[in-house]
Amino acid sequence: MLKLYNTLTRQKEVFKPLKEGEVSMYSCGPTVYNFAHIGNMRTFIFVDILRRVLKHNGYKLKGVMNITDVGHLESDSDTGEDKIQTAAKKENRSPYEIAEFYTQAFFEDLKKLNIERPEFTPKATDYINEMIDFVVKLVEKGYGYETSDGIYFDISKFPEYGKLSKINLEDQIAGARVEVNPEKRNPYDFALWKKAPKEHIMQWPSPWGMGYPGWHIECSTLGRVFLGDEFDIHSGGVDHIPIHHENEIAQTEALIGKPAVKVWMHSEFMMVDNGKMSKSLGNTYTVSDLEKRGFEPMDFRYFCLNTHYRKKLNFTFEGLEGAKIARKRLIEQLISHKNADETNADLKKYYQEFDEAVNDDLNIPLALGVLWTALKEPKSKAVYEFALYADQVLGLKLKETTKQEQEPVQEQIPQEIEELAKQRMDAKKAKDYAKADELRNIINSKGYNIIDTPQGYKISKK
RNA sequence: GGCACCAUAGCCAAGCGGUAAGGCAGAGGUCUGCAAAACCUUUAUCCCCAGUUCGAUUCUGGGUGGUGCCUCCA
Repeated sequence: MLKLYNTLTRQKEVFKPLKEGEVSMYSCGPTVYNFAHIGNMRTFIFVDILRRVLKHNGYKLKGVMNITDVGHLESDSDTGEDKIQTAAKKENRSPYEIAEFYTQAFFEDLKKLNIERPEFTPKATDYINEMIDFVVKLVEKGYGYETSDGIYFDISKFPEYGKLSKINLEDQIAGARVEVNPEKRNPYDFALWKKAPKEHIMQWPSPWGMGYPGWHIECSTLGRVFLGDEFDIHSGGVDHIPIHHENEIAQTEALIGKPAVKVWMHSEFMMVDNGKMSKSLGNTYTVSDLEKRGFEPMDFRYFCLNTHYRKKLNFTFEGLEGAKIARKRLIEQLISHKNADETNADLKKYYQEFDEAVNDDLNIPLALGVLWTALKEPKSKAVYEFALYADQVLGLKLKETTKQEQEPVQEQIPQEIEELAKQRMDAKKAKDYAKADELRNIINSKGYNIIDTPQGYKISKK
Protein backbone atom coordinates (compact mmCIF):
# COMPACT_ATOMS: atom_id res chain seq x y z
CA MET A 1 0.00 0.00 0.00
CA LEU A 2 1.53 3.23 -1.18
CA LYS A 3 1.05 6.38 0.86
CA LEU A 4 1.94 9.83 -0.36
CA TYR A 5 1.87 13.16 1.43
CA ASN A 6 -0.56 15.57 -0.17
CA THR A 7 0.28 19.23 0.34
CA LEU A 8 -3.36 20.11 -0.22
CA THR A 9 -4.56 18.12 2.79
CA ARG A 10 -1.27 18.16 4.71
CA GLN A 11 -1.62 14.46 5.25
CA LYS A 12 -0.30 11.18 4.03
CA GLU A 13 -2.96 9.58 1.90
CA VAL A 14 -3.32 6.13 0.45
CA PHE A 15 -2.56 6.55 -3.22
CA LYS A 16 -5.14 5.40 -5.71
CA PRO A 17 -4.78 6.47 -9.32
CA LEU A 18 -7.72 7.70 -11.36
CA LYS A 19 -7.09 5.00 -13.88
CA GLU A 20 -6.40 1.48 -12.70
CA GLY A 21 -2.76 0.56 -13.09
CA GLU A 22 -1.65 3.85 -14.57
CA VAL A 23 -0.41 7.09 -13.07
CA SER A 24 -0.49 10.47 -14.74
CA MET A 25 1.81 13.07 -13.29
CA TYR A 26 3.07 16.54 -14.04
CA SER A 27 6.34 17.89 -12.67
CA CYS A 28 7.41 21.49 -12.94
CA GLY A 29 10.56 21.52 -15.01
CA PRO A 30 13.45 23.92 -15.44
CA THR A 31 13.61 27.37 -16.94
CA VAL A 32 16.43 27.00 -19.38
CA TYR A 33 18.29 30.26 -19.12
CA ASN A 34 21.21 28.95 -17.08
CA PHE A 35 22.79 25.73 -15.83
CA ALA A 36 20.64 23.97 -13.27
CA HIS A 37 22.21 23.99 -9.82
CA ILE A 38 22.28 21.16 -7.33
CA GLY A 39 19.28 22.54 -5.50
CA ASN A 40 17.28 22.21 -8.68
CA MET A 41 18.67 18.75 -9.14
CA ARG A 42 17.52 17.69 -5.71
CA THR A 43 13.97 18.29 -6.80
CA PHE A 44 14.47 16.37 -10.02
CA ILE A 45 15.98 13.50 -8.07
CA PHE A 46 12.85 13.58 -5.94
CA VAL A 47 10.68 13.37 -9.04
CA ASP A 48 12.80 10.48 -10.25
CA ILE A 49 12.42 8.63 -6.95
CA LEU A 50 8.68 9.19 -7.05
CA ARG A 51 8.54 7.77 -10.55
CA ARG A 52 10.61 4.76 -9.59
CA VAL A 53 8.48 4.05 -6.53
CA LEU A 54 5.34 4.21 -8.63
CA LYS A 55 6.85 1.78 -11.09
CA HIS A 56 7.99 -0.38 -8.19
CA ASN A 57 4.32 -0.62 -7.27
CA GLY A 58 3.52 -1.86 -10.73
CA TYR A 59 2.08 1.30 -12.20
CA LYS A 60 2.52 2.39 -15.75
CA LEU A 61 3.62 5.99 -15.98
CA LYS A 62 2.57 8.93 -18.01
CA GLY A 63 4.79 11.76 -16.85
CA VAL A 64 5.16 15.28 -18.14
CA MET A 65 7.91 17.74 -17.38
CA ASN A 66 7.84 21.09 -19.06
CA ILE A 67 10.86 22.88 -20.40
CA THR A 68 10.25 26.57 -19.87
CA ASP A 69 11.93 28.28 -22.77
CA VAL A 70 9.90 31.44 -22.72
CA GLY A 71 8.19 34.16 -20.82
CA HIS A 72 9.56 33.66 -17.37
CA LEU A 73 9.69 37.14 -16.01
CA GLU A 74 12.21 38.24 -13.47
CA SER A 75 9.47 39.12 -11.08
CA ASP A 76 6.25 37.35 -10.39
CA SER A 77 4.47 40.59 -9.86
CA ASP A 78 4.64 40.60 -13.61
CA THR A 79 7.38 43.14 -13.97
CA GLY A 80 10.98 42.88 -14.96
CA GLU A 81 12.66 41.32 -17.90
CA ASP A 82 12.31 37.98 -19.50
CA LYS A 83 15.05 35.81 -18.04
CA ILE A 84 15.88 34.10 -21.25
CA GLN A 85 16.07 37.40 -23.05
CA THR A 86 18.37 38.74 -20.35
CA ALA A 87 20.63 35.72 -20.66
CA ALA A 88 20.59 36.05 -24.42
CA LYS A 89 21.74 39.63 -24.22
CA LYS A 90 24.47 38.75 -21.80
CA GLU A 91 25.78 35.88 -23.85
CA ASN A 92 25.15 37.65 -27.13
CA ARG A 93 23.02 34.88 -28.54
CA SER A 94 19.41 34.58 -29.58
CA PRO A 95 16.91 33.47 -26.95
CA TYR A 96 16.29 30.33 -28.94
CA GLU A 97 19.95 29.41 -28.91
CA ILE A 98 20.12 30.06 -25.20
CA ALA A 99 17.12 27.89 -24.50
CA GLU A 100 18.35 25.09 -26.72
CA PHE A 101 21.82 25.14 -25.20
CA TYR A 102 20.63 24.97 -21.61
CA THR A 103 17.99 22.42 -22.42
CA GLN A 104 20.67 20.07 -23.67
CA ALA A 105 22.81 20.83 -20.63
CA PHE A 106 19.85 19.98 -18.42
CA PHE A 107 19.30 16.63 -20.09
CA GLU A 108 22.96 15.83 -19.69
CA ASP A 109 22.73 16.52 -15.98
CA LEU A 110 19.72 14.25 -15.71
CA LYS A 111 21.68 11.51 -17.38
CA LYS A 112 24.66 11.97 -15.11
CA LEU A 113 22.45 11.69 -12.06
CA ASN A 114 20.66 8.67 -13.48
CA ILE A 115 17.37 10.55 -13.52
CA GLU A 116 14.90 9.02 -15.92
CA ARG A 117 13.46 11.38 -18.43
CA PRO A 118 9.68 11.59 -18.11
CA GLU A 119 7.66 10.30 -21.01
CA PHE A 120 6.99 13.84 -22.23
CA THR A 121 9.26 16.87 -21.96
CA PRO A 122 7.46 19.48 -24.02
CA LYS A 123 8.89 22.90 -24.70
CA ALA A 124 6.63 25.80 -23.85
CA THR A 125 7.19 27.50 -27.20
CA ASP A 126 5.67 24.53 -29.02
CA TYR A 127 2.32 25.07 -27.33
CA ILE A 128 1.70 28.81 -27.55
CA ASN A 129 -1.57 28.36 -29.42
CA GLU A 130 -2.93 26.05 -26.75
CA MET A 131 -2.01 28.61 -24.12
CA ILE A 132 -3.74 31.39 -26.02
CA ASP A 133 -6.77 29.18 -26.31
CA PHE A 134 -6.73 28.63 -22.55
CA VAL A 135 -6.60 32.36 -21.89
CA VAL A 136 -9.33 33.11 -24.42
CA LYS A 137 -11.63 30.69 -22.65
CA LEU A 138 -10.88 32.21 -19.26
CA VAL A 139 -11.68 35.66 -20.61
CA GLU A 140 -14.91 34.34 -22.12
CA LYS A 141 -15.88 32.88 -18.78
CA GLY A 142 -15.27 36.20 -17.11
CA TYR A 143 -12.12 35.24 -15.18
CA GLY A 144 -9.73 37.28 -17.29
CA TYR A 145 -9.60 40.96 -18.08
CA GLU A 146 -7.41 43.14 -20.22
CA THR A 147 -5.15 45.97 -19.10
CA SER A 148 -2.72 48.10 -21.05
CA ASP A 149 0.05 45.54 -20.62
CA GLY A 150 -1.70 42.21 -20.66
CA ILE A 151 -4.50 39.87 -19.68
CA TYR A 152 -4.94 39.24 -15.96
CA PHE A 153 -6.74 36.66 -13.89
CA ASP A 154 -9.34 38.15 -11.58
CA ILE A 155 -8.77 36.49 -8.24
CA SER A 156 -11.95 37.84 -6.69
CA LYS A 157 -13.80 35.42 -8.98
CA PHE A 158 -12.07 32.47 -7.38
CA PRO A 159 -12.85 32.55 -3.65
CA GLU A 160 -10.89 29.40 -2.95
CA TYR A 161 -7.65 31.12 -3.85
CA GLY A 162 -4.99 30.26 -1.27
CA LYS A 163 -6.22 26.79 -0.38
CA LEU A 164 -2.96 25.07 -1.19
CA SER A 165 -0.71 27.34 0.83
CA LYS A 166 -3.42 28.05 3.43
CA ILE A 167 -2.99 31.74 3.16
CA ASN A 168 -5.59 34.32 3.89
CA LEU A 169 -5.42 36.93 1.21
CA GLU A 170 -6.50 39.82 3.38
CA ASP A 171 -3.82 39.10 5.96
CA GLN A 172 -1.29 38.75 3.20
CA ILE A 173 -2.13 42.02 1.61
CA ALA A 174 -2.02 43.85 4.91
CA GLY A 175 1.61 43.05 5.49
CA ALA A 176 2.80 42.49 1.99
CA ARG A 177 5.50 44.47 0.35
CA VAL A 178 4.08 44.25 -3.09
CA GLU A 179 4.02 47.00 -5.57
CA VAL A 180 0.49 47.39 -6.68
CA ASN A 181 -0.16 47.71 -10.33
CA PRO A 182 -2.97 50.30 -10.44
CA GLU A 183 -4.58 48.61 -13.41
CA LYS A 184 -5.02 45.32 -11.57
CA ARG A 185 -8.35 44.80 -9.93
CA ASN A 186 -6.85 42.92 -6.99
CA PRO A 187 -3.27 42.94 -5.78
CA TYR A 188 -2.93 39.18 -6.25
CA ASP A 189 -4.24 39.10 -9.78
CA PHE A 190 -1.63 37.60 -12.04
CA ALA A 191 -0.80 37.80 -15.73
CA LEU A 192 -2.16 35.18 -18.09
CA TRP A 193 -0.75 36.86 -21.15
CA LYS A 194 1.66 39.73 -21.53
CA LYS A 195 1.67 42.24 -24.32
CA ALA A 196 5.13 42.43 -25.78
CA PRO A 197 7.07 45.64 -26.14
CA LYS A 198 8.76 45.92 -29.54
CA GLU A 199 12.19 44.99 -28.22
CA HIS A 200 10.94 41.76 -26.71
CA ILE A 201 12.36 39.10 -28.99
CA MET A 202 10.10 36.14 -28.31
CA GLN A 203 6.55 37.12 -29.16
CA TRP A 204 3.53 35.63 -30.84
CA PRO A 205 0.33 36.95 -32.37
CA SER A 206 -2.74 36.72 -30.18
CA PRO A 207 -6.23 38.22 -30.01
CA TRP A 208 -4.62 41.00 -27.95
CA GLY A 209 -1.80 41.73 -30.36
CA MET A 210 1.77 40.49 -30.17
CA GLY A 211 2.74 39.05 -26.84
CA TYR A 212 3.89 36.07 -24.82
CA PRO A 213 2.32 33.80 -22.19
CA GLY A 214 2.49 34.25 -18.44
CA TRP A 215 4.40 31.38 -16.92
CA HIS A 216 1.63 29.91 -14.79
CA ILE A 217 -0.50 29.33 -17.86
CA GLU A 218 2.28 27.26 -19.34
CA CYS A 219 2.07 24.50 -16.76
CA SER A 220 -1.71 24.49 -16.66
CA THR A 221 -1.85 24.21 -20.41
CA LEU A 222 0.76 21.52 -20.83
CA GLY A 223 -0.78 19.46 -18.07
CA ARG A 224 -4.12 19.54 -19.85
CA VAL A 225 -2.69 18.88 -23.29
CA PHE A 226 -0.85 15.75 -22.22
CA LEU A 227 -2.84 14.45 -19.29
CA GLY A 228 -6.35 15.75 -19.77
CA ASP A 229 -8.63 17.56 -17.35
CA GLU A 230 -7.78 15.48 -14.33
CA PHE A 231 -4.58 13.77 -13.38
CA ASP A 232 -3.05 12.07 -10.36
CA ILE A 233 0.03 13.91 -9.20
CA HIS A 234 1.51 17.34 -9.61
CA SER A 235 4.94 17.94 -8.16
CA GLY A 236 7.39 20.77 -7.76
CA GLY A 237 9.56 22.57 -5.25
CA VAL A 238 8.06 24.06 -2.08
CA ASP A 239 8.70 27.53 -3.38
CA HIS A 240 5.96 26.96 -5.90
CA ILE A 241 3.25 26.34 -3.35
CA PRO A 242 2.28 29.94 -2.64
CA ILE A 243 2.16 31.49 -6.08
CA HIS A 244 2.80 29.27 -9.02
CA HIS A 245 0.69 26.33 -7.97
CA GLU A 246 -1.94 28.50 -6.36
CA ASN A 247 -2.29 30.28 -9.68
CA GLU A 248 -2.38 27.04 -11.59
CA ILE A 249 -5.19 25.84 -9.40
CA ALA A 250 -7.12 29.05 -9.93
CA GLN A 251 -6.75 28.98 -13.71
CA THR A 252 -7.54 25.35 -14.20
CA GLU A 253 -10.43 25.13 -11.80
CA ALA A 254 -11.86 28.29 -13.30
CA LEU A 255 -11.70 26.62 -16.68
CA ILE A 256 -12.93 23.12 -15.93
CA GLY A 257 -15.01 23.79 -12.85
CA LYS A 258 -13.32 21.21 -10.66
CA PRO A 259 -9.89 20.38 -9.28
CA ALA A 260 -7.55 18.88 -11.85
CA VAL A 261 -4.94 17.46 -9.52
CA LYS A 262 -5.50 14.71 -6.96
CA VAL A 263 -2.21 14.85 -5.10
CA TRP A 264 0.14 17.81 -4.82
CA MET A 265 3.66 16.91 -3.83
CA HIS A 266 6.50 19.27 -3.01
CA SER A 267 10.12 18.71 -2.25
CA GLU A 268 11.92 20.85 0.29
CA PHE A 269 14.79 23.14 -0.49
CA MET A 270 18.44 22.51 -0.28
CA MET A 271 20.47 24.85 1.87
CA VAL A 272 24.13 25.67 1.64
CA ASP A 273 26.04 25.95 4.89
CA ASN A 274 22.75 26.42 6.73
CA GLY A 275 21.58 29.27 4.56
CA LYS A 276 19.44 29.69 1.57
CA MET A 277 20.72 28.70 -1.82
CA SER A 278 19.49 30.50 -4.85
CA LYS A 279 20.58 31.81 -8.13
CA SER A 280 20.08 35.37 -7.02
CA LEU A 281 22.43 34.90 -4.06
CA GLY A 282 25.05 33.32 -6.25
CA ASN A 283 25.88 30.56 -3.80
CA THR A 284 25.00 27.74 -6.11
CA TYR A 285 26.93 24.80 -7.48
CA THR A 286 26.27 22.77 -10.58
CA VAL A 287 26.82 19.09 -11.07
CA SER A 288 29.89 19.94 -13.11
CA ASP A 289 31.26 22.00 -10.23
CA LEU A 290 31.04 18.95 -8.01
CA GLU A 291 32.76 16.82 -10.61
CA LYS A 292 35.58 19.32 -10.81
CA ARG A 293 36.06 18.86 -7.09
CA GLY A 294 36.40 15.13 -7.48
CA PHE A 295 32.87 13.95 -6.75
CA GLU A 296 30.89 11.72 -9.00
CA PRO A 297 27.29 12.60 -9.78
CA MET A 298 26.26 9.41 -8.02
CA ASP A 299 27.88 10.69 -4.82
CA PHE A 300 25.53 13.62 -4.96
CA ARG A 301 22.56 11.40 -5.66
CA TYR A 302 23.44 9.26 -2.65
CA PHE A 303 23.80 12.42 -0.58
CA CYS A 304 20.28 13.49 -1.51
CA LEU A 305 18.83 10.06 -0.88
CA ASN A 306 19.97 10.19 2.72
CA THR A 307 17.41 12.86 3.60
CA HIS A 308 13.67 12.67 3.23
CA TYR A 309 12.35 14.83 0.41
CA ARG A 310 10.13 16.88 2.70
CA LYS A 311 13.01 17.90 4.91
CA LYS A 312 15.48 20.64 4.25
CA LEU A 313 18.80 19.29 3.15
CA ASN A 314 21.84 21.23 4.23
CA PHE A 315 24.53 20.89 1.63
CA THR A 316 28.14 20.93 2.81
CA PHE A 317 31.21 19.46 1.22
CA GLU A 318 31.84 17.59 4.43
CA GLY A 319 28.48 15.91 4.04
CA LEU A 320 29.10 15.15 0.40
CA GLU A 321 32.46 13.64 1.30
CA GLY A 322 30.68 11.38 3.79
CA ALA A 323 28.26 10.32 1.09
CA LYS A 324 31.12 9.59 -1.27
CA ILE A 325 32.86 7.33 1.23
CA ALA A 326 29.65 5.62 2.21
CA ARG A 327 28.78 4.88 -1.39
CA LYS A 328 32.25 3.52 -2.04
CA ARG A 329 31.98 1.15 0.90
CA LEU A 330 28.50 0.14 -0.10
CA ILE A 331 29.80 -0.91 -3.48
CA GLU A 332 32.78 -2.73 -2.03
CA GLN A 333 30.59 -4.75 0.28
CA LEU A 334 28.26 -5.47 -2.57
CA ILE A 335 31.07 -6.84 -4.67
CA SER A 336 32.03 -9.28 -1.97
CA HIS A 337 28.43 -10.47 -1.86
CA LYS A 338 28.36 -10.78 -5.59
CA ASN A 339 31.51 -12.92 -5.53
CA ALA A 340 30.31 -15.15 -2.73
CA ASP A 341 29.85 -18.88 -3.36
CA GLU A 342 26.72 -18.99 -1.25
CA THR A 343 23.60 -18.21 -3.23
CA ASN A 344 20.85 -18.66 -0.68
CA ALA A 345 19.76 -16.50 2.19
CA ASP A 346 16.47 -15.74 3.82
CA LEU A 347 16.07 -12.04 3.08
CA LYS A 348 12.30 -11.91 3.07
CA LYS A 349 12.15 -9.42 5.92
CA TYR A 350 14.50 -7.04 4.13
CA TYR A 351 12.40 -7.09 1.00
CA GLN A 352 9.38 -6.39 3.11
CA GLU A 353 10.98 -3.63 5.16
CA PHE A 354 12.36 -2.01 2.06
CA ASP A 355 8.98 -1.94 0.35
CA GLU A 356 7.30 -0.60 3.46
CA ALA A 357 9.83 2.20 3.79
CA VAL A 358 9.63 3.22 0.19
CA ASN A 359 5.84 3.11 0.16
CA ASP A 360 5.59 5.23 3.29
CA ASP A 361 5.73 8.54 1.47
CA LEU A 362 9.07 7.72 -0.09
CA ASN A 363 11.08 7.13 3.04
CA ILE A 364 14.32 6.59 1.18
CA PRO A 365 16.63 7.28 4.15
CA LEU A 366 14.99 4.41 5.98
CA ALA A 367 15.14 2.22 2.89
CA LEU A 368 18.86 2.89 2.62
CA GLY A 369 19.23 1.79 6.23
CA VAL A 370 17.50 -1.48 5.36
CA LEU A 371 19.99 -2.01 2.56
CA TRP A 372 22.95 -1.39 4.84
CA THR A 373 21.60 -3.80 7.41
CA ALA A 374 21.07 -6.46 4.77
CA LEU A 375 24.66 -6.01 3.69
CA LYS A 376 25.76 -7.24 7.11
CA GLU A 377 24.28 -10.66 6.45
CA PRO A 378 26.73 -13.47 5.67
CA LYS A 379 28.18 -13.09 2.19
CA SER A 380 25.76 -14.38 -0.38
CA LYS A 381 24.73 -13.68 -3.94
CA ALA A 382 21.20 -13.39 -2.62
CA VAL A 383 22.17 -10.18 -0.82
CA TYR A 384 23.54 -8.84 -4.06
CA GLU A 385 20.25 -9.66 -5.73
CA PHE A 386 18.42 -7.81 -3.00
CA ALA A 387 20.59 -4.76 -3.56
CA LEU A 388 19.75 -4.78 -7.25
CA TYR A 389 16.09 -5.01 -6.33
CA ALA A 390 16.49 -1.99 -4.05
CA ASP A 391 18.40 -0.14 -6.70
CA GLN A 392 15.43 -0.15 -9.02
CA VAL A 393 14.13 2.49 -6.65
CA LEU A 394 17.36 4.06 -5.45
CA GLY A 395 18.85 4.42 -8.90
CA LEU A 396 22.45 4.30 -7.74
CA LYS A 397 23.57 2.25 -10.73
CA LEU A 398 24.70 -0.54 -8.44
CA LYS A 399 24.77 -3.19 -11.14
CA GLU A 400 26.94 -1.15 -13.46
CA THR A 401 29.17 0.10 -10.71
CA THR A 402 29.85 -3.30 -9.22
CA LYS A 403 30.77 -4.56 -12.63
CA GLN A 404 33.07 -1.65 -13.19
CA GLU A 405 34.79 -1.96 -9.85
CA GLN A 406 35.36 -5.63 -10.41
CA GLU A 407 37.29 -5.15 -13.61
CA PRO A 408 38.80 -1.74 -13.20
CA VAL A 409 39.79 0.06 -16.30
CA GLN A 410 43.54 -0.13 -16.39
CA GLU A 411 44.79 3.36 -15.79
CA GLN A 412 47.80 4.54 -17.67
CA ILE A 413 50.61 4.64 -15.16
CA PRO A 414 53.65 6.50 -16.44
CA GLN A 415 56.84 4.54 -16.91
CA GLU A 416 58.56 6.72 -14.36
CA ILE A 417 56.08 5.86 -11.63
CA GLU A 418 56.20 2.16 -12.43
CA GLU A 419 59.96 2.31 -12.14
CA LEU A 420 59.80 3.99 -8.74
CA ALA A 421 57.29 1.44 -7.54
CA LYS A 422 59.55 -1.40 -8.58
CA GLN A 423 62.48 0.16 -6.79
CA ARG A 424 60.37 0.49 -3.71
CA MET A 425 59.42 -3.15 -3.91
CA ASP A 426 63.08 -4.11 -4.13
CA ALA A 427 63.90 -1.92 -1.17
CA LYS A 428 61.11 -3.59 0.76
CA LYS A 429 62.41 -7.03 -0.08
CA ALA A 430 65.82 -5.95 1.13
CA LYS A 431 64.10 -4.67 4.30
CA ASP A 432 65.41 -1.20 3.60
CA TYR A 433 62.22 0.41 4.86
CA ALA A 434 63.62 3.90 5.10
CA LYS A 435 64.29 3.87 1.40
CA ALA A 436 60.94 2.26 0.66
CA ASP A 437 59.10 4.98 2.57
CA GLU A 438 61.09 7.65 0.83
CA LEU A 439 60.17 6.22 -2.55
CA ARG A 440 56.53 6.10 -1.51
CA ASN A 441 56.72 9.78 -0.64
CA ILE A 442 58.16 10.56 -4.04
CA ILE A 443 55.38 8.63 -5.75
CA ASN A 444 52.81 10.45 -3.63
CA SER A 445 54.28 13.80 -4.46
CA LYS A 446 53.98 13.01 -8.15
CA GLY A 447 50.26 12.58 -7.77
CA TYR A 448 49.98 8.81 -7.36
CA ASN A 449 49.03 6.54 -4.51
CA ILE A 450 50.65 3.24 -3.87
CA ILE A 451 49.23 0.60 -1.61
CA ASP A 452 50.41 -2.87 -0.72
CA THR A 453 48.14 -5.84 -1.07
CA PRO A 454 48.78 -9.54 -0.58
CA GLN A 455 49.12 -9.77 -4.37
CA GLY A 456 51.69 -7.01 -4.56
CA TYR A 457 51.52 -3.24 -4.86
CA LYS A 458 48.83 -1.26 -6.58
CA ILE A 459 49.22 2.17 -8.07
CA SER A 460 46.41 4.58 -8.68
CA LYS A 461 46.10 8.17 -9.62
CA LYS A 462 45.17 10.54 -6.85
C1' G B 1 2.99 42.10 10.15
C1' G B 2 0.91 37.21 8.06
C1' C B 3 1.76 31.93 6.83
C1' A B 4 4.44 27.37 7.01
C1' C B 5 8.08 24.01 8.40
C1' C B 6 11.81 22.21 11.71
C1' A B 7 14.67 21.10 16.68
C1' U B 8 17.28 13.35 17.89
C1' A B 9 25.04 11.71 19.35
C1' G B 10 31.01 15.73 16.85
C1' C B 11 28.27 15.83 11.77
C1' C B 12 24.15 13.87 8.54
C1' A B 13 19.67 11.22 9.46
C1' A B 14 15.33 7.41 10.48
C1' G B 15 11.82 6.45 14.24
C1' C B 16 5.97 9.55 15.67
C1' G B 17 2.85 6.14 22.44
C1' G B 18 6.23 0.98 25.12
C1' U B 19 12.69 2.82 27.14
C1' A B 20 16.56 5.29 20.27
C1' A B 21 17.64 2.20 12.33
C1' G B 22 21.53 3.54 9.17
C1' G B 23 25.79 6.52 7.29
C1' C B 24 30.23 9.86 8.11
C1' A B 25 33.80 11.19 11.73
C1' G B 26 36.13 9.40 16.51
C1' A B 27 38.01 5.33 19.79
C1' G B 28 39.75 0.13 20.35
C1' G B 29 41.15 -4.18 17.55
C1' U B 30 42.58 -7.61 13.08
C1' C B 31 45.87 -7.20 8.89
C1' U B 32 50.76 -4.48 7.62
C1' G B 33 58.01 -3.64 8.46
C1' C B 34 55.23 1.03 8.89
C1' A B 35 51.30 3.10 6.42
C1' A B 36 46.98 3.16 3.39
C1' A B 37 42.74 0.45 2.26
C1' A B 38 39.53 -3.16 4.05
C1' C B 39 37.17 -5.80 7.97
C1' C B 40 35.37 -6.44 13.31
C1' U B 41 33.85 -4.03 17.94
C1' U B 42 32.27 0.48 20.17
C1' U B 43 29.84 5.71 21.11
C1' A B 44 22.80 9.21 22.64
C1' U B 45 17.69 8.98 26.77
C1' C B 46 15.85 12.59 21.92
C1' C B 47 15.95 21.97 23.02
C1' C B 48 13.26 23.69 27.83
C1' C B 49 8.73 23.78 31.04
C1' A B 50 3.87 22.04 32.15
C1' G B 51 -0.03 18.52 31.02
C1' U B 52 -2.55 13.74 29.12
C1' U B 53 -1.10 8.45 29.99
C1' C B 54 0.51 2.62 33.61
C1' G B 55 4.18 4.54 30.14
C1' A B 56 6.17 10.17 25.63
C1' U B 57 11.62 11.40 21.70
C1' U B 58 6.78 10.29 19.84
C1' C B 59 0.12 13.41 21.82
C1' U B 60 -1.61 18.61 23.93
C1' G B 61 -0.39 23.62 25.67
C1' G B 62 3.39 27.27 26.56
C1' G B 63 8.41 28.80 25.88
C1' U B 64 13.30 29.11 23.39
C1' G B 65 16.08 28.52 18.99
C1' G B 66 16.55 27.76 13.58
C1' U B 67 14.80 28.00 8.40
C1' G B 68 11.74 29.16 4.46
C1' C B 69 7.70 31.77 2.00
C1' C B 70 4.69 36.40 1.46
C1' U B 71 9.89 39.59 -4.49
C1' C B 72 12.64 35.52 -9.31
C1' C B 73 14.21 30.76 -7.58
C1' A B 74 13.50 23.57 -7.19
